[in-house]
Amino acid sequence: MNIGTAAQQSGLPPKTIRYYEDIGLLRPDRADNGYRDYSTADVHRLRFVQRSRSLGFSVEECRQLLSLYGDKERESADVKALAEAKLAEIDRKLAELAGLRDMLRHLADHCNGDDRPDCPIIDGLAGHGTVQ
Amino acid sequence: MNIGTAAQQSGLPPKTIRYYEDIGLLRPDRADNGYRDYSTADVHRLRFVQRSRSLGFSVEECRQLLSLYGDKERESADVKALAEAKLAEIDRKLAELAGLRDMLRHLADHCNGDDRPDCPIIDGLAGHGTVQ
DNA sequence: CTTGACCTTCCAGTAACTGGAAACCGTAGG
DNA sequence: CCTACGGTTTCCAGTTACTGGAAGGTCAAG
Repeated sequence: MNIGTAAQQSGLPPKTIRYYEDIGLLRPDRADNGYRDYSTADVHRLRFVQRSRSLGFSVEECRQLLSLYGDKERESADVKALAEAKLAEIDRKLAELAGLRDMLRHLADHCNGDDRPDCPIIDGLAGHGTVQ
Repeated sequence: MNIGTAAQQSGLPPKTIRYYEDIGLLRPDRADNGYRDYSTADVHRLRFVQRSRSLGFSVEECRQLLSLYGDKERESADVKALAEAKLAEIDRKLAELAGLRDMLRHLADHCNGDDRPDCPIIDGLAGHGTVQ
């Protein structure tokens, strides 16, 4: 399929898809006329990258994770370790996102002009302590 | 407190905190010696931005969301509408993140060299159809 | 009173796009 | 067959969001 179709199906603009090819994230076929020709597997990869990027993973992380996704050396120990590490990071992100949702929900529902910026409930939701 | 302390407590590097001031996301006090002086409320904002950024929200989205967080006009209808819209987006992100986790879990656990790149289970987890 | 860790500004570089120009491809209408 | 137009190509420049490094000021400890 052409880049426009791949763009629609992956949720990424054509420009971005070409950019991902430039940096070697993806190697689509070329048709005789020079047009890029994407397989459904390519679209799955693109969609995967779109998701991961929108959730705060870097392109380099995506590149590593793509090696899990359709690579023969998928069973190697370090690739599995990478997956486990990313799973832990995803769980952290899930918790942070849930916290953000609770905080926003609270602000939208209950903080209509009454509470201070340092309202204790918001303080709790905002999270404390040292990070990283 | 100085920028180093604010950095530790927010999880952001000092460079990034200065950058956020450059683009007007934050207006810390200045001590007599010219050093930036951060309040705990400033740190809460920074931590909020750190979280939101790491979860895929843009700086502009953070700027808007910060207006919820400690602003007098918090009760205005459009600000509340913004919060609701962001809540919907967060729920979408939560679902995507959960999907990503399931997919990675599956790859790490069951796809050790046996399954095709277009393994039907992965296909299902990767998500299909048009986005945006 | 010097040393080292911190802070300041400024300027340059990087990552990840994004927009626009100029030209080629491909189909549908006249 | 010609033309229009929508999609595609490459290339180059601009933007967003940092990030690194230089040159110098501040401050508490020894």
